[in-house]
Amino acid sequence: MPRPQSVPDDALIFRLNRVFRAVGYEGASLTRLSEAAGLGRASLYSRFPGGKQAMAEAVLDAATQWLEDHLFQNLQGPGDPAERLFAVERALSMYYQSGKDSCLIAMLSHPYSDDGPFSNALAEMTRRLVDGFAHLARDAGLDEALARSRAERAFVELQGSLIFVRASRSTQPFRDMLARLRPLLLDR
Amino acid sequence: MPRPQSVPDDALIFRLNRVFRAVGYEGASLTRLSEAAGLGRASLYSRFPGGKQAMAEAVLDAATQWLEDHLFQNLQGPGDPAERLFAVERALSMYYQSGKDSCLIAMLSHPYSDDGPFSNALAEMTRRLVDGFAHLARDAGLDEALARSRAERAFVELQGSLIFVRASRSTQPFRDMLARLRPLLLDR
DNA sequence: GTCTATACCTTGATAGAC
DNA sequence: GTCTATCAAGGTATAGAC
Repeated sequence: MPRPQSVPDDALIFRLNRVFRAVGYEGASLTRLSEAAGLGRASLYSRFPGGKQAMAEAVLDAATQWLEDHLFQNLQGPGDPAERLFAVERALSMYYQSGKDSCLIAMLSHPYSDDGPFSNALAEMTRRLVDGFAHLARDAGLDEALARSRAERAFVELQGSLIFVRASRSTQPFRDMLARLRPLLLDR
Repeated sequence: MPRPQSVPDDALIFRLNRVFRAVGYEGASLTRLSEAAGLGRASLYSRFPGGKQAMAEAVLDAATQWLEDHLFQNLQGPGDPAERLFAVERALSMYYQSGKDSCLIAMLSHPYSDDGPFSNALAEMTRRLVDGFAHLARDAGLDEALARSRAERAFVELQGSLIFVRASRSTQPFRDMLARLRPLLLDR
């Protein structure tokens, strides 16, 4: 019987996730990751032979799965769009801790026309998020073009409000953004 | 007669500015800064005895001054609000290189409730930007509360569109944002 | 699977020649 | 003012005991 993991995979990835979202890829030193994980640096390499990049990839995969389970489910229905949006608002509020936690997309993205190891995964996450918003807007009765435009604005407002929260050190902008989401995605 | 600077102060700060905006504070290694500056690492310390932090502060000061000269001038008038907004759009488009360049506020800001050496400067920059937008909106005839709300949305849209550009590797979101600025800040 | 210890490289920063 | 050379500290990553 092999020795059991002192920190289960999902808990481990969740703890690493917090570090990457807080300080980004370059700011996430192995020491920081190790301390947050409650594991020695070497133990992290045992769990992730691919090193720091593999940790970030695992975190990205888990985040994608989380979005799948908690967000896309509601964005894509079935059910009443207004009620689904309510669930979406709760999921966003939980995922971003009312705006206190940053977004992986923003923290791991690279400069324009200089793609890093996560560019594809981040572009894909972004696309799916926007598609999800558009799906909800269409279900609320908006035509294709308008739904798409509103969905992109929803994504922009989400990301922008998170920057605003960090810069102003108040979570009010995030709550304001949430309040704007409803008319944005449901009203014609 | 002392030896002249091989790179003038303003050119130097501009080159450092590009690095900080592209990769953030942690990503901006002395080697990268040195290469971008066209100066040896040691030479940078001769110009900035305070080291990397002093370089970032100088970059922030210069950016504040640039906003003062090119943006706030137009946001705060005098003149026709619609024409002033036109100049603002051009200034934003130039400063952010149509969205290809990131914002110092986003790249240097720290996690919520964890303030770094630039928190105050960034919060101040943010406040002035929002105040500037609000000033323009008021001049366009919006009442105080509405102007403030629209100004905050303008800031959010600006920041969010820059994230969207990075994540999607297209500058379209930035152009869309610029197009939305006019009704946002001028229309009742 | 986790740890201690360590190798090796890059980092930010300094000293001194020119 | 700029450079080469160098330093201590921190970075990522690995080896090997338990």
